[in-house]
Amino acid sequence: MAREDTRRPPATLHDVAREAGVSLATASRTLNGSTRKVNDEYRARVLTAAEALGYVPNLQAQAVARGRTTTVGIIVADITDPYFSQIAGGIITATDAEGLVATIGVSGRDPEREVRLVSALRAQRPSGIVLVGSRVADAELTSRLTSQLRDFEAEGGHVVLVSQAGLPFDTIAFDNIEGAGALARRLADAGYRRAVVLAGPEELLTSRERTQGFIEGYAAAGHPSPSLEAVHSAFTRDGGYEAMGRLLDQDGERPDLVFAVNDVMAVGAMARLRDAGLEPGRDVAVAGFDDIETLRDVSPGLTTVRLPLEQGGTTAVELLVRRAAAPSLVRLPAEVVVRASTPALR
Amino acid sequence: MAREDTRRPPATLHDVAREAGVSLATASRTLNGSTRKVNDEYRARVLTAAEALGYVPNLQAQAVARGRTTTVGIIVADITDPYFSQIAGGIITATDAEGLVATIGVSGRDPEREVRLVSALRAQRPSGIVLVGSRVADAELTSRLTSQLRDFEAEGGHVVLVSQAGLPFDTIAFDNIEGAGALARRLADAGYRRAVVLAGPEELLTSRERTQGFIEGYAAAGHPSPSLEAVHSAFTRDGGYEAMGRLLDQDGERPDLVFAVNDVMAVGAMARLRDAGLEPGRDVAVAGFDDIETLRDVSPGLTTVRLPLEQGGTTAVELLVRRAAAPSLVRLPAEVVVRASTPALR
DNA sequence: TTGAAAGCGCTAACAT
DNA sequence: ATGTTAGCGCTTTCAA
Repeated sequence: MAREDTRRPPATLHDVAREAGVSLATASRTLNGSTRKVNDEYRARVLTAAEALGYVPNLQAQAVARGRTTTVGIIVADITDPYFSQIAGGIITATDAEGLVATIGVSGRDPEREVRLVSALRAQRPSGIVLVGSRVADAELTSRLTSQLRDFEAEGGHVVLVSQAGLPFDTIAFDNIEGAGALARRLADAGYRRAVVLAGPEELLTSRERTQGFIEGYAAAGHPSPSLEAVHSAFTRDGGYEAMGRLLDQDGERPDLVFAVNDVMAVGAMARLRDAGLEPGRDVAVAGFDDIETLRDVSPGLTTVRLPLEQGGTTAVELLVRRAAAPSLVRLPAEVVVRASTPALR
Repeated sequence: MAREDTRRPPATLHDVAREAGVSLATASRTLNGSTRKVNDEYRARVLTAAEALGYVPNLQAQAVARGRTTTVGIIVADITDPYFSQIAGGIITATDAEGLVATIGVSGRDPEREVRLVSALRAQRPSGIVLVGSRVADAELTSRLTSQLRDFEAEGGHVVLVSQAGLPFDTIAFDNIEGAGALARRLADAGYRRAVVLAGPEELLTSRERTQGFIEGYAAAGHPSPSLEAVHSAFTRDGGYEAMGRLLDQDGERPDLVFAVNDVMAVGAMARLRDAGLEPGRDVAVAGFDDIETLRDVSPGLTTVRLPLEQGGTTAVELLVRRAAAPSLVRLPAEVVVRASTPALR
């Protein structure tokens, strides 16, 4: 009810203690102390005083005094990309269910920047860092990143990766290879024989896994495709659009199926097809990966591989809180979802 | 290059000073102090020592000592919703361009929870809080929120709202009324006469503004629509789907145009139309609002009103940093984008 | 149980 | 220009 018209610094524990007529220590103990050992009389007075003064504990000061924080740092490539926002959503929900505060940094898909962000986040002395996003196949970068993260863990921090297995940290990995493989088998069985992969960036491990899984799946279905090409581009909508364009410009037989390594790219590819006067799903089948929620209503419905994105986020926080002794690896399953963009050919 | 195999606490300024053979103050000054006034000789030694020890300043300690933080708190309703993720993207980009750290909380569209989040964020003593999302028409809630925010400002914090004007804080407001009005005029001119508004939640001010603007626009175009109904539902994809369903179940003449107060709802409505065997854009025209990037490739292309979402985020941070004396209001313009989902009828 | 006091890592007067 | 030192808000021994 009170209106503060004057600029007054926040109430401190000290203020509360004075107002309640107890010592600093007692105030601290009733307001935070784990094992309750404060006289009910005093306890009540402190609580009342805190309420009256609108006391809000200073987390920073607590952190300094305790030597540890309740902060979790998140690093994503692009919060605007639904893949990341869904994972981030899971992380944020889980963190504040745990009473932790989430801090977020965006790397803009720049691995250099990602390394710098880790260092910047470390300044916050978070209890943990969750790094979301595909690793790249670059030994030097990986080593710099790993070294930053190891330093952080040596200081008592905890690192969880949501990406590929392989680095010596707790990791949540989606079943990219298996998912893409299962998708390929389904589509091969549906009669598609001239498939092309819109493979994303060459160095990105996620791209590679999905591409590889798809090609292997085709082979496993008894249709090894010597002609199965992989066209590289950015991992974005524009990347899909542009790669599809290059594909259409090529001579030779038109593919009957285009597998984009993520949904956003698939949508870009569909747009490009339409710009060329072709109807996705009829003239060329299209499939994606991720099953992004926002894209579930595109028409024709996009065949894709569903990933439990949000669950990946919450699981990451679980690992963070659990702090297992040895780096653990959690694999999250992928599930093929066939929709109208890849009608059966027979 | 060094591998930390042993758990060793992070290097402190003290460690660096000792290693460099200088005083704490000198180390502090070279590593942080604004006006440089340190001997190059010493400076170099400190820098070397810091590098060697892998020193990362402790922001929390700095904050306590300085009495202010470099943290900005963000509160959004749902990071998974592209509307919010785009604004959040703008905020995060801008904050770390300013060397600030962004902390994020998600309210899940629950105004109660939003108030609690403000209080929780305050514990971090951020230099500012950015609250993203529509206000609701509920005096009691608004008053509790306002009171929390006023307390925060009384303590020296800075609040920026990205939503409706009206509260006594710096505000970024999108031109909802004008945008919806312009859209209505365009569509009235295109020949649509039986429009219905999928209006979202009744209490949400954003819904109200867009609905009101649309209705006024129709009237301004010389087609006051006594029959212009507003169907309420959730502000989500499912809300749009469900509201569209109710509309189809009604007796009477089918509308020739459905205006959903946001793109996500519009997509839901389109899905519902298709489930009913109707083709959006041909049997019933559909328009949305926001021009969400991820949805720009839906087919038929969704007519909508473009909002500079990301710019809203960056502008919010500008206001935060500038800290104008009086609460300022920045209006961001909306722009009608006509696409294939609302073909001209004549 | 309670309180006094010594830190936590860092900054910012204040001397030198 | 450099160093000493008293805090910042809080926690946590250690006595009482």
